Amino acid sequence: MNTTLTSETSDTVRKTLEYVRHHRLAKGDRLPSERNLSGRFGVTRSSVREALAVLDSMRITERKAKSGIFLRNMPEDGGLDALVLQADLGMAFDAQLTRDAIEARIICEEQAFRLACQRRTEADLAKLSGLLDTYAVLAAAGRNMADEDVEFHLAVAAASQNRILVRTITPLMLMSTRGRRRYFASAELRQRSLDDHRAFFAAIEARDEALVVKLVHDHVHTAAADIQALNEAVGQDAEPSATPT
Amino acid sequence: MNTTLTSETSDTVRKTLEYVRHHRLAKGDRLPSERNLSGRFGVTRSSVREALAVLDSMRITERKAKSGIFLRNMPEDGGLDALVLQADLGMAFDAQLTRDAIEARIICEEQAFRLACQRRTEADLAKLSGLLDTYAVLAAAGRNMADEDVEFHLAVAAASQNRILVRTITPLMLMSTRGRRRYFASAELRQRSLDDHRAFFAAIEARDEALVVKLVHDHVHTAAADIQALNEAVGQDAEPSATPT
DNA sequence: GCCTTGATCTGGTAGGGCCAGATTGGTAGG
DNA sequence: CCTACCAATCTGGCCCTACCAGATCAAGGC
Repeated sequence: MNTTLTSETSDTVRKTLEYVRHHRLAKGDRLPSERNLSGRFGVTRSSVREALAVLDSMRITERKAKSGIFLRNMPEDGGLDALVLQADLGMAFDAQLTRDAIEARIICEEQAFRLACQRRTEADLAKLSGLLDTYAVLAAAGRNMADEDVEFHLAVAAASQNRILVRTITPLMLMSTRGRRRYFASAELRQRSLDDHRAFFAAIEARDEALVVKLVHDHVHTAAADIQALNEAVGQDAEPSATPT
Repeated sequence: MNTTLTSETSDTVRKTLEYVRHHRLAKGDRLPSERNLSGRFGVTRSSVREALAVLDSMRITERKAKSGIFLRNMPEDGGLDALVLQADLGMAFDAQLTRDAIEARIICEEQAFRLACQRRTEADLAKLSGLLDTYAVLAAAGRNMADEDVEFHLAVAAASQNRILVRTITPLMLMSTRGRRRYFASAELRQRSLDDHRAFFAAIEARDEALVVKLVHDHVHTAAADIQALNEAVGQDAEPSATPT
């Protein structure tokens, strides 16, 4: 969903992060040498170096010349893209970081949705309406609507006509993709989500800013709580202490 | 200030983006082949590939296997990191994107500063106070406080105790680094900025949420206007139509 | 003018090699 | 026993060549 690198490079990025997770490496820990990783993953050193260049640019790793590859303190140093990547790989965040993400998302989406009320065009409404239709179909069919959920929220953000806001909200949404996937396994939650989105659409169409702000607040909070409950029920698919750094 | 890649790779990233800017490439345009860039920049194809891996991960370029390297539609596809990188290189954004950035920054900082009022610790206040001191010294000495400005804002964001919010605001601040540099060349603006920051500190210390929200709003708006005026006066150091995509 | 076809170009990947600084383990000296 | 020093080794930074197979494109045949 995310990076569109060559399969090899992105594979190596994944493998490297999986290595980090599996070996429970923490901030400042040293990774195996490039040559070692190369042999370990069955790829050339060139490929490893490309992957490391990406991880470096995301401030996940730091390569000290002639010394080694070290892990950074990701939640602090890394950008949100790094957190999205980690979330994709099933690395768990500590509880506080999860709460922070929810809070940040509410802040950004409240305002984006509010601006969408003011600025939405007919084309925006049509787009949202279309998404809502497929959303309903998928919900009825018992299909997973995680991607469509993200798409809907980003479409609303786009209706705010603020491209920066869209790019700000995107990682905040993608950080919770994994949890969202589990979420939609429940028929009850699928229905609730559909209802919520219909309410969003109605409020935006009616330009009811106060309502939409309240809806965002409630929706994100309850959805987050539901996901949290699911995580605890399933027992978290990621190692608890795998949270990097 | 940003990426901490090996000098070679980050150089090649810069050179590549400079090539894009210089040749006024737009979305969908094709870049020279890896071998060509390699010769052009005087580095190995390996180095070019590392740089391209980074650019790919930022969704600035897209490498189509056995076909070529193409430019993406950055403001849409790329993350905020990509925009920061472009801003660093002096690529101009279109006016709307600039307005969007200001709006997004106000949204995030208003809430971050508000939360800072609620949650700031004594340590946070001490940190801010210290920054304010050096800020005053620099202002008096006529030095450029662009970096310290960013640091102050991020320290306030950190006082919100929300690490995600910090990471969200960071690129929004860094996007305007270049303009900020010019801004602090004026003694009058240095003084105004110092006054603003002192007001921020006082409001946060007093936990005056309403005031701090107002201050953020005014500060960002007027500062942005001043920077805008400077840009127009200087005639923009970036080619007007260099805005990529 | 259209289609086929073959030379050419392109990115993807492998693998080897050299450099110079960082590391480290062992050794000599106190 | 501890310290100081030194050389073998390891590591990241770069460079270079080679091969593959699909994409591209121009020349040639219809």
